[in-house]
Amino acid sequence: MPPRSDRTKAAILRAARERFAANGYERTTIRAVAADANIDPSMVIRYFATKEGLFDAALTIDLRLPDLTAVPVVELPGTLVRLFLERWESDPSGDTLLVLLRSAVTNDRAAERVRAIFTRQVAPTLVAALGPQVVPRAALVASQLLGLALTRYLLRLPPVTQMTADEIAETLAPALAATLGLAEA
Amino acid sequence: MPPRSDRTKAAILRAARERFAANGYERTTIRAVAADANIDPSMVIRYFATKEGLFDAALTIDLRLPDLTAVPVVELPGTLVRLFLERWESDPSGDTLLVLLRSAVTNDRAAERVRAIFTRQVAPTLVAALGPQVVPRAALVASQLLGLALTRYLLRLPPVTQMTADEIAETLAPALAATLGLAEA
DNA sequence: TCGGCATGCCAACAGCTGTTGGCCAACGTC
DNA sequence: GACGTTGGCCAACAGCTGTTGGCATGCCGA
Repeated sequence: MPPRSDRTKAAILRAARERFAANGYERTTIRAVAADANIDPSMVIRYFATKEGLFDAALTIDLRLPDLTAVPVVELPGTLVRLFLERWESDPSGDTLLVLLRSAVTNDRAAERVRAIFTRQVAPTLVAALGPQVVPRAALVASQLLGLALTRYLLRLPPVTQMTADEIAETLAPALAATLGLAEA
Repeated sequence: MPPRSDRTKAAILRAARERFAANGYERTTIRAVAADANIDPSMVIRYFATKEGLFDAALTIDLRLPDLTAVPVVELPGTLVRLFLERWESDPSGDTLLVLLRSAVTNDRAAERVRAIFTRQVAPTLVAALGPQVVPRAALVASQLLGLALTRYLLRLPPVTQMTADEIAETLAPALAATLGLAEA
């Protein structure tokens, strides 16, 4: 049977993710997380040893990218954008992606996580679909998609926030196709 | 004649920009800035009233975008990328852009600055060159370029950092053309 | 030459931070 | 039913933070 403390740990993690997502690493205080989880600050330390430990535990991410080899190459760019926006807008694991991006800009530990996600999840998926020479172009695709997340969810740049996911996908798909070097049909 | 304090103020601003760029807003302490500038922490408060005041003063930005109406439309996307990378890699006013982007992710005041730079500097320049209907597409261009800065200078994603500015410009130019809806020649 | 103002430093404040150790109650096992 | 173990809280610590007020020193105008 699972230890009784699991519920508390989960509550702490949930609160931590929310706080980290809303305020970033530095402005998130253990006291605030503890208050959100209705427990004592010392419990956070007991379970996660340190603030950095809590942070590490809070941003375990698996993009669960599907196999893209079945997707026709022409439809690939559009699929990528839609997949990306979907992960961000209906995230099952809370605001984990938001946490990660927000923190990665000031915290090198988080930045390393982002790099790892690219090399271990994004790049392999694209390589499987398009071949190994695509890696540099895949990195630029990642940069374009991260830029989208940046302007839409973090900076909230009005024209970008006002567009629907579909409008964005339609406009951006040809751009990603160009970046990947896919000739038009 | 300029007051004697101008040198001190300038030293404070220089130190502040470096610190803000390296560590972001929260992790930058007035004491550290003062130490870098070889003066007392209280002087910073005297001249800039508050930490936020110092921050505001530290990120006054003018992109000085040239008039792009003279540039042939085919060359416009490449010109944009090159201009952007040049601003970042040989910035006359220090690491101001780095400060801004790094802080804008966690600090809403800084984010507002970024939005203002888009609406008051970037958007008008592109509207002048391509017409008013281009605004939403221009925002997506901005998002792609900011994504480039994000991955190259902040997250330091290896494939992106390893490419030369020219390689990036060549690969990304068709993508921007597609985003802007410019038909190929 | 003298007075006032600008420039600078020192010392201290109040508040918040992450973290620690000790204490109490509830639980499961023998 | 006693007992060790687990889950939890309380109080306090040491350190750092932004900010303030007072005091010295130099400069400049009269």
